[in-house]
Amino acid sequence: MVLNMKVHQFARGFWDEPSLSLGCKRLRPLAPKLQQPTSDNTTTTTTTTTLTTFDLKTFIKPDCGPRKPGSSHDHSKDSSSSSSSLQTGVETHPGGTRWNPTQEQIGILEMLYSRGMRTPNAQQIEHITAQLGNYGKIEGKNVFYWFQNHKARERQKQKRNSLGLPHSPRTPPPPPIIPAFHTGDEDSPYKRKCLYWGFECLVEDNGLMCKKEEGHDRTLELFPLHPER
Amino acid sequence: MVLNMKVHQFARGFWDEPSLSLGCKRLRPLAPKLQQPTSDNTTTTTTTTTLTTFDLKTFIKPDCGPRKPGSSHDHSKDSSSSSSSLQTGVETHPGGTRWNPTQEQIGILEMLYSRGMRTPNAQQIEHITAQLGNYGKIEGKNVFYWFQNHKARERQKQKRNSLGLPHSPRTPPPPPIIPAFHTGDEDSPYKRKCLYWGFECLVEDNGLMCKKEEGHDRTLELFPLHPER
DNA sequence: GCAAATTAATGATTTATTCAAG
DNA sequence: CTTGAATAAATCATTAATTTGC
Repeated sequence: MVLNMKVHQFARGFWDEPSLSLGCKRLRPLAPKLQQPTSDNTTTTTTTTTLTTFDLKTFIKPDCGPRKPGSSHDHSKDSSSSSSSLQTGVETHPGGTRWNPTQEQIGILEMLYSRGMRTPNAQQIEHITAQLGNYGKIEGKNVFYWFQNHKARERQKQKRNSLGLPHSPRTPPPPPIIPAFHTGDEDSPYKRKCLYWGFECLVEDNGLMCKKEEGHDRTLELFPLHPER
Repeated sequence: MVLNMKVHQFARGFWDEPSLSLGCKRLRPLAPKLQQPTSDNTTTTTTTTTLTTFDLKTFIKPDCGPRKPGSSHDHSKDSSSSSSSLQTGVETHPGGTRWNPTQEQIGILEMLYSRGMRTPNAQQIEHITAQLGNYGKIEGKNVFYWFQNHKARERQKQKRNSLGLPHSPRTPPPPPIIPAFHTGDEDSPYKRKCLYWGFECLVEDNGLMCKKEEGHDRTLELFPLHPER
C-alpha cells in the first residue's frame, strides 16, 4: 500500500491570453454570501468502541480534516496526499484548482450544445474529453459539469427573460437548437441509465489518457480521433 | 486489455463549423495559442496542419438511442459496450440492474450512519466499499448513493414528524446521532473538496479491486479484506 | 499604468426531486 | 411502498474582469 505519486507540476502558463472581453453585459451584483464562521473546530475525537468484526476504527478518516476556508489555500484537488508524513511543502501546488477552459474548449462545447447535446453519456464524455484534451488539460468531470451548468444556466436565463419581459411580441430568444444527432438525452423522457458515474478519464497535456473500469477487464477503446466513420 | 489509442494530431482548425454562430459571447479566436508547448514535436505533426477540424462526425453517438421506456430492459450501465465489436456479452448480468444490498451491508452502513458518517469522501468510500464487498457485490457509487439517500430520507422523515405532529410533548424521535469521528462533512460548514468524483472502485464477489486515478500515476492501496465473514 | 478591492462568471458540490425496479 | 439511481435546483468557492485609488 502505498500511495506514491508524483507531482506533476503543471505548467500553467501556457496559453494565457491577454485580456479579452466578451461582449455580453454584466448584470447585477450577486447576493451577499456569508461565509460561515467555522470556528468551532472540533477536535477529533474518536471514540471507538471496540467492536465487532467490522473494524470501525479503520474508517477513521485519514485526512480531510475540517477545512478552514480561511486558512491559506488548501489545495483542493489532490487531497489525496496529505497523510502525515508527507514530504512537505514542496509543491503545494499551485497548480491548480479548478479547470480553466481555453477558448477552443469552450467553443467546441458550445458547438456541441448548440447542436443539441445536453447530457452526454460516459462514452461521449470520454470522447469529448479526449478531443478537448488537445487544447488543454481537462478531465471527464469537467465536461460533465460544463454541460450540467450550461444547461441549467441557459434555462434560468431563459426563464428570467420570459418573465422579465413577457411582453415580447415575437418569439424572443429562440430556444436552444436542434440536435443533429441523438445524445441519448434530448427531451424525451429522461434517459437515465447513461450515466457518467464510475468512470474516470484523464487527459494529459501532451497526449491523452483515458481509462475505464479497467479493473473490470473491460477496456474502453479510445476513439481514434478523426475517424471517418 | 489494453487501452489502445492515441493519436492526436489534430490541430486547431476546427470551427469550420458551418453554420452555427454563437450568440454573443466568445469572440474571436484570436491569438493563436499555442498549446502544446514543449514537446510535441513529435514527428508527426506538422504542425500546421490543416486539418481537421474537429470532426463533428466523430461524435455521433454510438448507441443510446432514444430509449423507449417500454422496450424491455436495457442494461443500463454498461452502455459502453455497444460499439460493434465488443467482446462478448460479458456480464449482462441477468437480472442485475441495481444494487441489492445484503443484510450485513445495510447493517454496516447504518452503523456508520448512526455514528455520524454522512458524506464519506473518496477514500472512505473506497474503504467502505472494500469492506462491504465481503458481503456481496457492490460498487463505490452504491455506497455514495446510499448515504445520500439515507441522509435525505432521514431528513424528510424528521421534517414530516415535526410538522405532522408538532404537538408531541416529548422529544419524539431522537434525531440521528452524534459523530464518533469526523467524516469531513458533519454539520460544520460544508467540507467540500473531499469529493467522490473521479474515482472508481469496484469490488468483485470474490476479492476486490480498487483503483484510483491510476492513469495519473498515483496508485491507491487496496485495503485488505479479510473479513471475518 | 498598476495593484489592491470589488464584482461578474462560472466551475464544483451539495441538497431536493423525480423516476422506476422490485 | 421502499429505496436505489439520476437529474435538476440551489449553493458554495474560485477565478477573470472591472473598477478604483494612487
